[in-house]
Amino acid sequence: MSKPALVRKSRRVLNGAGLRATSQRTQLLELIRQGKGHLDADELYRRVREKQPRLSLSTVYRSLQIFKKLGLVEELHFDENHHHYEVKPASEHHHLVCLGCGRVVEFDSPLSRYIKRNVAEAKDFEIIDTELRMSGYCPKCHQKRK
Amino acid sequence: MSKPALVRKSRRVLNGAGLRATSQRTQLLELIRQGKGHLDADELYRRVREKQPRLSLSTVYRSLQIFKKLGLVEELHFDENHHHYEVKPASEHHHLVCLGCGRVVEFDSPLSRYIKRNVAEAKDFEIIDTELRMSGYCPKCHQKRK
DNA sequence: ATAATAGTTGCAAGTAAGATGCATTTGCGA
DNA sequence: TCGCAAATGCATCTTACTTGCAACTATTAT
Repeated sequence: MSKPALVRKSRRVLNGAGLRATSQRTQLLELIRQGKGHLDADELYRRVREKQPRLSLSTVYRSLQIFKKLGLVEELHFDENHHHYEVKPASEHHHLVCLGCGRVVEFDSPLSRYIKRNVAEAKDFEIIDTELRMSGYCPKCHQKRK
Repeated sequence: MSKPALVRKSRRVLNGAGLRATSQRTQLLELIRQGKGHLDADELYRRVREKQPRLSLSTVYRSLQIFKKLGLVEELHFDENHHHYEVKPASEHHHLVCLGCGRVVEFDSPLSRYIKRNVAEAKDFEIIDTELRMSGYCPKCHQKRK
């Protein structure tokens, strides 16, 4: 999605929910979209502040909660004690994290959709969200460990 | 695994790593094993304290780190900002969490092993750990939401 | 069995991520 | 362009977890 299209879309979604499309929210959303690296709250804070120095961290946290609730972004739980965010991807995908260098690789597997269907049926759950994370060592870090 | 076997095993693993099998560690491990409910640090603290009132929270956290590092327990990241723990299961399994009542159901799917193999091969990673979590609404909470 | 020693504990204090109350500001519908 | 509810920034608080250190204790060597 192009930048203005994304902005229009977020405005529409926010207004539709009785919320305002403020410059803070728009910039945050825009940054999460571009930010290939699965950003965390603090990173977002520092980056948006370059353009908007009065931004507060509370606004970042509050906005992320809202985005999450509206389904605009996804909250990722890597093996750390804070969260990372990405825009809700059109196609479901998962994450492979290197325990050595922290690099995150995205991957997709059609099998995950089968699992979802099977589990939903077997347990009679309405499944809203799936998070599949694998961790290990990338080729480079794998070498170093020897 | 029976209780004394578990105790023996943990003693062996701990001593093998040059660590001590203290009463605190033994009790914590025992509790994690029995605790069907995927306990968090605070819950463990409160429960072990019933038998050992001088136990401190730091010991709980320190022990959990150690257990995790030694591969005795698994750290689970549900959609919350603290962690849950379970003894490392012989058979790999995953978690289905109800967003309504918080109930956690375990499930297994042989497909997850295929995914692991595929991803390891495709990305040339050495995969150490897999965490698959789905969330949604259990039959009961599904009803209530209508 | 006992002592030496090195790992471990409890306590107190510290840190980091995130939440909240409130006065001020601002987007947006009328 | 006006009015007001929603949102922001700031300060403060809470929660989850970590760390330094003196006292304690499980292990090992004797």
